[in-house]
Amino acid sequence: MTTGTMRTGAATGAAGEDTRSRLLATALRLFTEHGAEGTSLQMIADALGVTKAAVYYHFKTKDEITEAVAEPGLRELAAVVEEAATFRRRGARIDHLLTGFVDIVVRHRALVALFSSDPGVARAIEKTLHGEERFEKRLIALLAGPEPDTSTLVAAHVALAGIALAGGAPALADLDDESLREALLAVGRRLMGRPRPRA
Amino acid sequence: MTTGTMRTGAATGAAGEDTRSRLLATALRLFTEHGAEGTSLQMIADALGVTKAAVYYHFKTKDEITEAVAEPGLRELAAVVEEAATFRRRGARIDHLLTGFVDIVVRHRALVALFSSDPGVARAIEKTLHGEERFEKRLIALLAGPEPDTSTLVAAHVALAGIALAGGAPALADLDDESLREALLAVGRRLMGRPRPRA
DNA sequence: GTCTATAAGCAGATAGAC
DNA sequence: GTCTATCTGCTTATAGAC
Repeated sequence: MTTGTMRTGAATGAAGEDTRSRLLATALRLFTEHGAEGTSLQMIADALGVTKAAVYYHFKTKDEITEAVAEPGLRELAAVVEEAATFRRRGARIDHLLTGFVDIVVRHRALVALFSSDPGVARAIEKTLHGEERFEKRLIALLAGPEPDTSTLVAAHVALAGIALAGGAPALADLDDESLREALLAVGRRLMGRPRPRA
Repeated sequence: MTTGTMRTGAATGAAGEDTRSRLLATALRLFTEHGAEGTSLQMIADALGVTKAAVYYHFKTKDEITEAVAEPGLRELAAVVEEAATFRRRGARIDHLLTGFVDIVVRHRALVALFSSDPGVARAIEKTLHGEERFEKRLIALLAGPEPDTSTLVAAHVALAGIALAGGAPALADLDDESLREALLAVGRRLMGRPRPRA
């Protein structure tokens, strides 16, 4: 209430929220095209049709933009890892992990590939997750199990990196979500030695 | 001969060649740590213990450094693709492709992961390969075959990206070449539906 | 919420001494 | 082959008008 600067009545700045969302979507696209360090605030501002100063109204630093871009996928990933850790049987744990991971990859496409392979993004989100250990390590550990042999460990690495990058691959961008999800889950299960689900 | 500036007698500037090699090795390390765009000439110079101007004596531009870093792996990759394309039977083609690709990944470790995922490197080498089509496309095409179904296409993408990134993963850096090679080849074959070679 | 204007610093790159 | 010194342009970031 008070004497705010709202102009649309109910919501707290619909135009502002929209600009922020557009900004994050634009930043994600540019990050995947040029890398996080290869993307300047000027490029983001130009793509949005605003000035750099307008961008700074929404985010105090460039790192803050990088964190905000990564945050949704990161949170969902954390939730899947936590859930998977509660399963006692190794098979069920792998199944839950693969299903959840593939689902996140498919819904966010380029995002997971981005923070699997972009050092700039990795550095920015490390500050966000200062307390909590690296996700990748936990994912690998849950997927490969305790004291894994070499081939299982390597398979887990190939599965995670491969699924993340394939999900964001431009050549597969035309695939609809359901087809991509099924295919990625199938290769993940094959890699980790899980039986195929029946049709 | 003439009145050159050689000081070591036989070779054409041993110290210079050594600096050039050290420069490329240092650049590769920094590129994988910070990304190509995230690595400045100042960082490279500092790591070498020389000034930026000394770096410019060896390479005219930063792009030239990027290309020179990628070149050895790129050439070997091109050779493997050409060889694989000569096989008539699809199984033999896949076998040759996987064996050759894994071998390059293992011997260069971080390199293949770098130009699989770094947009800065990808852009720089596109200028080098202006005539020849994108490697990745040809690799995928040879691996998945003509008119592949969705699951085969996705499997090929996961295999290439996964093998490249797993090969450069810090967590697997301690594995000796032979163990890594065997494990990567095994997962690649499993993904592409090839039978296991007998022990 | 977006603008203009500007500061301070670092980027890639070059000239010329040694 | 490496150095010092320098240039230009772009980077992140801030101050203050509208």
